[in-house]
Amino acid sequence: MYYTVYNEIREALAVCTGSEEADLTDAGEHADLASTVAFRLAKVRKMAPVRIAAELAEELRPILESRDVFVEATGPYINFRFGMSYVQGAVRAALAPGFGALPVKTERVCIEHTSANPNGPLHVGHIRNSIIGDSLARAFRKAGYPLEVEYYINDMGRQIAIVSWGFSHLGIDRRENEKADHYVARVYIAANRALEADPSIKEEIERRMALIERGDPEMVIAFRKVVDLCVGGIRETLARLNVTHDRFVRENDFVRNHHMQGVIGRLKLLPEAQNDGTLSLDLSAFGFEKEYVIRRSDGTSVYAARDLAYHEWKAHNFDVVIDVLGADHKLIGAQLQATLPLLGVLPPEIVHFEFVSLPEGSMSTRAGTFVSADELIDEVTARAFDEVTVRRPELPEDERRDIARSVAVGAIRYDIIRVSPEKSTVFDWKEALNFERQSAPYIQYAHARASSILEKAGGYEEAFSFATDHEIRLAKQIARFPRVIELVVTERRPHLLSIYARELADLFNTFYRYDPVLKSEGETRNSRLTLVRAAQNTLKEALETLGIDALGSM
RNA sequence: GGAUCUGUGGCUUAGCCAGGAUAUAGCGCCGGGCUUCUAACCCGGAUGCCGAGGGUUCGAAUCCCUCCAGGUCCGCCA
Repeated sequence: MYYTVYNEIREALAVCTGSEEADLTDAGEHADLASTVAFRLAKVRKMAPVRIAAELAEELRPILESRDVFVEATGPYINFRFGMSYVQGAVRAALAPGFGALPVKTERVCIEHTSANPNGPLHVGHIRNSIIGDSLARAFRKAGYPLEVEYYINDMGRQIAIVSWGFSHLGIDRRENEKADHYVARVYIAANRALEADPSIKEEIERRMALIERGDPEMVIAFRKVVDLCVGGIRETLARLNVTHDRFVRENDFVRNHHMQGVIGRLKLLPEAQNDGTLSLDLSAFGFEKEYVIRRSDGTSVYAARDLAYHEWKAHNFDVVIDVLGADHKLIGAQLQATLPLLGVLPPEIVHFEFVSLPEGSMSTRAGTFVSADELIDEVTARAFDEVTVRRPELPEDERRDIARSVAVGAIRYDIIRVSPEKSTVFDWKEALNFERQSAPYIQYAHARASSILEKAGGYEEAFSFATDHEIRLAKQIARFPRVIELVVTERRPHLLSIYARELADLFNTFYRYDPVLKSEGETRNSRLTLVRAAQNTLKEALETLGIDALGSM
């Protein structure tokens, strides 16, 4: 809908100016679209922009009015306002189930996200990764791409050697009702303290790393036990957040099936290779000061080697490979992107996000200084339950619990996704527990209001007579939804969708306040109900693409 | 020291990559609105040298340069 009109205007401008540059821009309050082409033509035509705009508007008017687009020059700007057929078409399209879905694509896409080390529970920093990744994945699915979402389990690194050592030497028992990943973190923290107190343990850790790399059966079982325990807990947390993965890939597999050894063999042959005890790559030609280490002098591989193998495998299976990574991985990510093409392999695109810290400093699993995702979900859910109980005391407890759960997960996801990924943030309990405007509950509430109206309305006939400003502005915002999905996917910026959904809720709430639906009559009532249905459906689709439940009542 | 991201009213934040019309919204503050479709709501008001300085341009929050402040990274960890 939007594109059809956009292209009609672009073509009309091209005809009138003789240039493909339409200089189309958002017009804000002035109109639906504007062109600043008069500024550019001022030089060529040696005329004042205001006069050029006026003349062009005259030329464009007859062409575009037949397409139901109104043209007006305001100073040097040429403004375009979309007519009623656009508004009606938008509402009609938005009634369809799955509104916003784009045509099916054939490019296979792989998104890797979260991939936190299995040495403890997810904390509020990790879930920024999960929520950006999961929202992006949902948008890709909606945009019609065949997609696989992967979690890469670092199951053979030093930190796993440390935890597994802790499990076999420290005799720490699991507490009653202790979640597996929290138990693993407790052992990991204790093992690190032991390691600090007695540096001789370091040799034992290194022995374990050598053994796991050789595939020593006992060590494989020991590592696997710890990793599976922890990943089980992490998966529970992800499920609570509506985050899903299609596949969990184990780093160790690339060693055991010799894929990594093959990659190392080819890396050695590169002119960038430096094989002097350690195997590393000199990437100075690409602007990297530090060498990229692949294999230690004791012959064991470092993370980079396994990661290269994993990415070669992904490039083999997918056309587009996207990794969601924290800012701390910027350097290693850039080295990976520089190295893969040397092997003739498609490098991944990396979506980076900046750090989440606590007011008292950065989070560390090893130091035990973190707010776990589980703790956050529990607190926010408890707070949401209190809120629902105050607002809806008549509802049975089960129902209030369900609503609280959806509100809490929505609030957490929205609070994280609404901030641009390139901004570092400081976790704030007060903000996390706020359910007012610019929050998921605000958007969920708009959806619940729409649902409530439709439930009370009974039968009605679809109608498309819109007259008030509030109706038209709401319909025009609805019309933008498919375009927003496309922007999210092409720019890999899911936070654009969070802004869109909030603005949609704003416009619905204003419409709700000024234009009575159930109390209106005849054609107006039918049209408003149709608009409410379109808004409800669009809110639902937008919320679900953000991984937030669209509640019928709250 | 080098690399990189960020700096927008008291606080949080959109816009920046693809430069244009009075810079977006929320929290907080001041004032108003529930006998009316769910007030997790709506309406109005005050609050901005868009970090500083230069440059490019008819036009800069947006592009370029310098500087200042903060985050992150610079390991034979992951």
